[in-house]
Amino acid sequence: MNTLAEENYLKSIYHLSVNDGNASTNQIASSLNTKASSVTDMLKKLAEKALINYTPYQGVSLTPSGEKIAISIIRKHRLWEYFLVEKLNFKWDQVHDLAEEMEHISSEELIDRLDKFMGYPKHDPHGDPIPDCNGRFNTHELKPVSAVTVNQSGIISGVRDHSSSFLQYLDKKQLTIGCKIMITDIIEYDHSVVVQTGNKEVHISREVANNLLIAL
Amino acid sequence: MNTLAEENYLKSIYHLSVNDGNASTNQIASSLNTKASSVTDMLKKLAEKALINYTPYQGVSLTPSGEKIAISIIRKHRLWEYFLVEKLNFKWDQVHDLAEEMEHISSEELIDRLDKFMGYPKHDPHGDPIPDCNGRFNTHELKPVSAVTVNQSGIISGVRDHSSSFLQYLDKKQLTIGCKIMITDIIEYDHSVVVQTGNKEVHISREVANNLLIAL
DNA sequence: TTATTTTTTTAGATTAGTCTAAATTTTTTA
DNA sequence: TAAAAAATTTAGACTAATCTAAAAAAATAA
Repeated sequence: MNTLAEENYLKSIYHLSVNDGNASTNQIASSLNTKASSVTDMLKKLAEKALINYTPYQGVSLTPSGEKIAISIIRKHRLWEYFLVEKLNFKWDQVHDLAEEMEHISSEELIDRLDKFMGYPKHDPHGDPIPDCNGRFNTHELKPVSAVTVNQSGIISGVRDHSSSFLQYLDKKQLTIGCKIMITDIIEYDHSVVVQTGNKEVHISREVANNLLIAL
Repeated sequence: MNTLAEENYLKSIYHLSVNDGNASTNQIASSLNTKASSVTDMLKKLAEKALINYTPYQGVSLTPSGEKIAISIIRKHRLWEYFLVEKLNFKWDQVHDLAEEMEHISSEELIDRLDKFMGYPKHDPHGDPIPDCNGRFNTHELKPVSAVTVNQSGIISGVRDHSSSFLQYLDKKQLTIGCKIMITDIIEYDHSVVVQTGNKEVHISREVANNLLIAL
């Protein structure tokens, strides 16, 4: 199997290349809190193992086998997060770091049984889709609140920022996964957004609107 | 915190010194499948951190802080074993290696919540006592079947050998934790033992009798 | 109680992953 | 398109954990 460091690199490359299909050395370094030179060393090693496509100076992408490993780690991460929240009553802002550790427990049988035990959940506590045991995602089209027009409504279904402080802020404003909201106004001056949730109106900044995802 | 290797050494030293209060370099090496020279290196490091008492050539014992760490790892190991058997329906002979990995998940809060989730179990699937969150064991007096006299009866409550092959053998003979048994005969020639379990008589070797523990 | 065997430690090397500093390549900008 | 800036790689070093082989200490046996 792969080392912990290798798994973290693969996961980071996966997340970074979801958008443009490619991750740069510096992006990886900053996402893993390490130095570019360390990244270069590891990229050579992963390329050697045929887990990434690497041409010096050109950034990297995952090969099918690299992607398979990355997705399996993401599956573990999200299932453990679900477990921690649903079974052990952690709050959604407390589980990320714990799951970072738990995602490296290697057994696939364990994770498949955990999946079954919890009734095959489709989304983790932050709304991120949980891939099934074949690595397939149930992708739903989500939009940031900042990209929605006035008078549209939808269900809060995900976040882009997973930091505790953001999640705690959402808790305080009662903007949590599953809430139905309606965009009632967009302030042109600073792109902040006014949303209706239940009986209240909440005013959120552009940044928050950008990191809050809804299903229309 | 401590590295994975350090934790494994502390756990090994704990188990080895339960009997004679002391563990030798070679004992540790063989229990961790490593070489004596590697052990010496690590012992110096652990002594440096004041987790063990180490005098060259004289073997080692845990300091109170070393013991605290060892017990916390054992607590995690046994609680995860319980989880795997009771919640994920693994068999008792399948969980040891998985728990070896899971015992290194660092969060104490996680393990305390897991403990609560499962209703504070007192024994793991092999009958070993689970220390509470303060590191206290519920020690029960157990005897190997080989040390019991004819006509005595008791409840199977533990095993000394945790190997899959031994546990599978016990399953086949229906000699599992919680079974009431009675020793009906001891064969002088080879010290094998005949036990009554339910409606059946089972004949077990001296070695099996040695590794099977009962509460009288 | 000396010689032999066993156990343990030391010395020196290796691997994985990381680092800093310097060199190189690519990108940007003027 | 040449110079400057940014990104990336290389070179060389470090740490943790391990190894083999040799040396030293302790235990055992003659």
